[in-house]
Amino acid sequence: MPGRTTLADVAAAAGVSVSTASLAFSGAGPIAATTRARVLEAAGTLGYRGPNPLGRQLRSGRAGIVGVVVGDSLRRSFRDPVSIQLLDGLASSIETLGLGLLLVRGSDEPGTDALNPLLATAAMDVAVILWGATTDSPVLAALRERGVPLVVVEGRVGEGDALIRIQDRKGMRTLGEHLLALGHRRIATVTLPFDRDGRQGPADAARLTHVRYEIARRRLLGLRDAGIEPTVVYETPASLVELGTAAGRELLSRPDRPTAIVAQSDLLASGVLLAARELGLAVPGEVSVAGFDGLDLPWLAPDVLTSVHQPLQAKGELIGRAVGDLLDGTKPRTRTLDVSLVIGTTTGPVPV
Amino acid sequence: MPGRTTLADVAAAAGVSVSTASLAFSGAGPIAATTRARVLEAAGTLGYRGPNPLGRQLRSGRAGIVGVVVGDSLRRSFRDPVSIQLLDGLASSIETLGLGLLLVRGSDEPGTDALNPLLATAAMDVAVILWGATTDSPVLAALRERGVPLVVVEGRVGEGDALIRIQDRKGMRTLGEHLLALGHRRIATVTLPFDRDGRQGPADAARLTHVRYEIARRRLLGLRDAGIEPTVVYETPASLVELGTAAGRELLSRPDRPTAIVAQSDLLASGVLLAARELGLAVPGEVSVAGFDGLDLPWLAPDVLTSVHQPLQAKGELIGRAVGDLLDGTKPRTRTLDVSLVIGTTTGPVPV
DNA sequence: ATGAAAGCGCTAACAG
DNA sequence: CTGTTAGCGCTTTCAT
Repeated sequence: MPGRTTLADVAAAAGVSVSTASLAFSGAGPIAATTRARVLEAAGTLGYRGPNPLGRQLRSGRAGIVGVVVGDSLRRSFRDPVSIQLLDGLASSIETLGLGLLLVRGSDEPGTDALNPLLATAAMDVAVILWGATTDSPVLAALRERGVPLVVVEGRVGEGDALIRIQDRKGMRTLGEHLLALGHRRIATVTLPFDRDGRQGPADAARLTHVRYEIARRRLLGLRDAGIEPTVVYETPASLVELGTAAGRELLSRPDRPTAIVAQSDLLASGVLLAARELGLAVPGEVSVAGFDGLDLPWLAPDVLTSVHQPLQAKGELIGRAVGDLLDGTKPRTRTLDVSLVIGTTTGPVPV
Repeated sequence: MPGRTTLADVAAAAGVSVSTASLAFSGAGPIAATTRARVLEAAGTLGYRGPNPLGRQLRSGRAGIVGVVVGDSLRRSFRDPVSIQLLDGLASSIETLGLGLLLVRGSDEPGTDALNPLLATAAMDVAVILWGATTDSPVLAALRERGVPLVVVEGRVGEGDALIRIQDRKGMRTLGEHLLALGHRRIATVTLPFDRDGRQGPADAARLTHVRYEIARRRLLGLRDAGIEPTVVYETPASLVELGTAAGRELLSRPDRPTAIVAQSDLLASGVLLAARELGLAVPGEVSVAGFDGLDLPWLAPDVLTSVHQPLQAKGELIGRAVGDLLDGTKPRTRTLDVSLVIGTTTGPVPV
């Protein structure tokens, strides 16, 4: 039965007290090299593999774990390269802090509102809500109830939560101005979800007043800031290429075809681009297409998407930093990352 | 300071003993409904959010956590839809067991051999090695050292470890026979990595004796079982579309062009298919292409890849089952899942 | 049905 | 530099 020997056994075997043995392992205190060696040797012969994390955790009051809450289905969450890159950066910064990353799905069963019981029971020192927390999110409520400090990414926060976000409003504005400068006036936009209800299609005025997800809301506002009133706001239920294609097909088959389409993500924009190709429309000759995120999408070759680039790696690291702050007791704050417009081959002057 | 009230406080407030209060929450024992209500009420007024998991964990000796070890970089691991789907199935079955999923990268820094320290220190009741454990893997060694029970997916195991795998050898054999029946004789194959050393290109005889990853080895053997001696064995360092394209370009530009190419994954096969299109070769008119995994790849339309389908969801669930067994003390065993050849539009009779 | 008592394995004061 | 002492918060016999 491995793992059954305890620090007490080792201490006894080495002929020292338990606390001394503890020091031999943690190094957090003065200890004679010889004693230390003796303890380590005793540990070796007894097959002791170092302090049991559970004991340490209870004693220190820390689990050494950061809960990362993603959507209901990992499959859906991680079909998006944006999530993956973010998680990658996050994992490395969490590990740097010596913490573990507990992956938690928000709801128990996809589609249901049943909360994942882990949110209420799993040990975690901090939680990161990775995507689209709305203020009234039950996930947030459950975690707040437990008093778990929160880092929210691209959402809305309460007092005491840390928020990480990018300047997407400004980025969208810059993109909008780019299109205006190219002479475009009939501009449509394909958006990320407004809400969790899975709606797809053009949004009417009523719907436009219910944009609960911050990302979609801010990116829409950015276009308005540039002075653009989209001819159509086409809402999608997720950032997926095929949904972009569906949107593109519909928008580009209309009589009042837009001369430019701005998508709120690169995957959606890619779909729009594919739809344009499918319909035999020249890009950017007949229609310009732009996205958001700045993904590397080699399969769009020879096209390179005009896109607002966000620093995903840096974002992941910043989240890690926020986690560290929360653990240190440093006052949580909002950190905003800059974005930059990178012009590719998919936007050009308005057709005459 | 939330979370500071303990069960003892609640018990005191309710005028019962700590043990009774414990029963009120766990329900694991006889307790009068009225007492229970009293305890719960006291908890409510005190703002007690239920038992602290850390205390429970120490007492029960269980962390309630399954460590899932993936490659060094999440970004790389999760660019593969196969990993994602597997992880999704796994997450849901782990949650069903009431356990948390601790995501652990194998090495600390990509490329380095430096082990992630979490492997040695993080609390976990079981570990799942998600991909390609070789017998001498330092990851395995570290976990075994700690006495953490192991579930290995598609690798080689030691005594006492559970192993989950699919019948890929048989699947490949079936695929090989399909191609032979179509008249193909000049068949090349594009493989998954043999080792962690990142090699790319045709493998010579010496290299072929050093296939350390089980997946590549077994899938190669499957072809041999069908009686196929590949004209070229092209090794790739990862399952990525672009690597398949590179392989395809090279294989299809040769004077002794194969009439069929079998890739060990669908992503690689997709790349090969794109390369064929790029070179203006008709598929399957001039070259047949087949893969492995059975992914849904709509962007290959109108083509549908001929592929050996593996039940990824079921695999995830089976891993969950194995985790449960290990925790129950049930003797670990090897579980093998069946696969099935699904013929698409990319394989056809050998050109005359 | 409830309570008292005994730790789970470790660490951190505090003495010595 | 080392040992003593006292818990971290909880669960679980075992009595009552």
